[in-house]
Amino acid sequence: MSLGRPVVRLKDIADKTGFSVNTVSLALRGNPRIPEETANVIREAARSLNYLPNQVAKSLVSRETKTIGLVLTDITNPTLTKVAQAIEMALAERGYSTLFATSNNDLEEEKRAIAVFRSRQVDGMLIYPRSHRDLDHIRELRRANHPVVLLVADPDAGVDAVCIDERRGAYRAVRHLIDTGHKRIGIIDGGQRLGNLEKREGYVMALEEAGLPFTPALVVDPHGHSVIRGYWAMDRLMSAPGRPTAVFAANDSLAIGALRWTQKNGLRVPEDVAIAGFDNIEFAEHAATPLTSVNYETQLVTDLAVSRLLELVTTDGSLPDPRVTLIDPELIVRESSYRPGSA
Amino acid sequence: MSLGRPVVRLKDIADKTGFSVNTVSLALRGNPRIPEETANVIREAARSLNYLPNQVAKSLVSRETKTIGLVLTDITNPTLTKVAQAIEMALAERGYSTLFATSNNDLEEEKRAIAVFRSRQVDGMLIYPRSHRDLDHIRELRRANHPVVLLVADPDAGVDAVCIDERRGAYRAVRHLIDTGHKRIGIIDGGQRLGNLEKREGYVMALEEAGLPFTPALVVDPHGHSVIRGYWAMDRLMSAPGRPTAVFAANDSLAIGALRWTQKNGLRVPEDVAIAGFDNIEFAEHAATPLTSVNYETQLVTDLAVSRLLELVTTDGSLPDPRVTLIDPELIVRESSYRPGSA
DNA sequence: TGACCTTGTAGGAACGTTAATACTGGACGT
DNA sequence: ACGTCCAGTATTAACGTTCCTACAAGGTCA
Repeated sequence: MSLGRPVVRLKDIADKTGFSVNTVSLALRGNPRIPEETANVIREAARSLNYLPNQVAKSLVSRETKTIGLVLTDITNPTLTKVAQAIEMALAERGYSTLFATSNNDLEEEKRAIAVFRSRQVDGMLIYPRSHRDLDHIRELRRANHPVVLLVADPDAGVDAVCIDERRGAYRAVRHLIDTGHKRIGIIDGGQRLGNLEKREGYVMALEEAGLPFTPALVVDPHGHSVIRGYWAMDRLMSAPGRPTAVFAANDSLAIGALRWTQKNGLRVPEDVAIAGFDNIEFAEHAATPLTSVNYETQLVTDLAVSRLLELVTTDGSLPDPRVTLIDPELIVRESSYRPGSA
Repeated sequence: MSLGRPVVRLKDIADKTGFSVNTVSLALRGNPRIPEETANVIREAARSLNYLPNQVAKSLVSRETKTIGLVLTDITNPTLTKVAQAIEMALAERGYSTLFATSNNDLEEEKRAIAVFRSRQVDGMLIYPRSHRDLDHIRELRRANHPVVLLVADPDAGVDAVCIDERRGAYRAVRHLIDTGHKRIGIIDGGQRLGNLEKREGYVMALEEAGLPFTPALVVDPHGHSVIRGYWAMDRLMSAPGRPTAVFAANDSLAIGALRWTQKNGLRVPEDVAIAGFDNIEFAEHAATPLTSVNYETQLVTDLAVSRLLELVTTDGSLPDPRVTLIDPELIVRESSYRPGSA
């Protein structure tokens, strides 16, 4: 296959100006050894030939690609999306490009994506692991001195990470429900399947602290994270005897699905059931009943993650000890859980 | 900066097995000239050394990077997000990686992103241009024989494109509103600023066809595409004298904002105002009043776009004449515009 | 027997860049 | 006048692959 498009190289500028390739290279990079006059001639020639440096060749010799690999589980999740965008911007600002791959929540695909990135010589990776509990391949990566920062993790992951403290966020939401008088609180959370149990732990923590019993029947796995799955899970929660009077959903899509269920079934929110979500997406505030939700600054997470990663990338020799940064989210209380003057 | 991580090259496998670099390269690529026995020895050595081919070096000689650049305007838009994900998957399936960049709806940033991609020797690009009307830089790209496929375009763009027919989609929505008896129909659309007037054209087309007058006061630019902007625009539409009885919003976020306005102001939907949106996002179906919306298969668009791009990428010599593929979307009618038995 | 293939392997150049080193010719000092 | 230094430029060797060609050893054939 021939590209058919003209490729302008340093050589072409050299031929045109009569200088050597090396002089051209130095001049274009603004090396002080090249006098201003010469540099101008060369820059002018470069411009007229429409020269663009070949990053691939540059990478081969410099051994850095100025590229970061971003592994996401599933970009349909609006939260991950915001994160991806923010990361791309933060990296672009610092002269890095973003390669991205989705693992579809599959461990093998995650490993494949990492291998592709390695083969492409990315300078570092940001990873949303499929699960907190399957990090061996990532720890191995780090052991081989590859800069990696996770965007979800436990404090003891053994790998650098910057992420929001989901346990604490869930705790705050459930604690709030308890504080507003609820005793039977349901949770819609698919953590079990994904090996991410943080939110469930926060839920249990809040219950225990308040001396409330943990009731397995109040825990429903929605088998997904979309609105319909939330609707379905809410139906299960509310159809069984001993209905909860409040429900915490692991994300806002699920919460909106739950909210929708109450609408269809003629229940008032928050009077009949209170609902709280997680992530505080745009639609949360503007839902039929504005949704109480756990909120955090995406940009804060991504900025810290990117800074840390670039810190690792620019480290000489061995990587420093891993550092996990957990960001404490806040709860935004809206009508779905508490209406001034009502219960 | 030294990477500090061991890099295994063909040379290392050669040293270990006693064969030459060339033989190792041929063996690993399964060349038939290398006998099975030799190949096994080499493969075994490669595995034990944990060899991963260096794509950068490979790209330098093969002059292809197996990388596609994707330029998005703004990944916050849930629609673009779905598109990005689908594209990444379609490309990964065919052995291509996706580099991505966001232009933030800024022409200069768009140009910068394209230059970065060129410098990185991407094999082709998929672009959401900031505007349909500013395509000169992209046409120039194509003239230089760079494979490009746009994801938004006019039929006469002069560049390959695969996209949904927004004009037709808008037409369908407005036509439906007219068919259900509405005579004063508002439109919330920020096309003016972005140079994307397709939806507005479809709106006008439907009015003209029905012999209805075009009223400038019924056209509002929301100055954004978020829920709040839709709320704001709806407020403007409904505050002026000569309120519309139906509103078409250029996307579902805006439509949900409009819907929210009706809720807050005690109007019934669709009895007092009918509302229709565009994109049929997940939240449309599950909104307080399920939202009528223009729908299309994201995957169809992306599959066609990716196929076309790879067709261009693998073309020898000059690119074929540009081809624009418009996909006709369908209208999903829900309660927000029509309730069986009501007006 | 020797010309000619075939099979397995090796050697060198190339891809476009940067880094390290080498060469020029003039200015300067003594 | 002669060595020294320096500014400006050129030469060469990398980086890790792949492609093209070379070549030795053995087999086939007349």
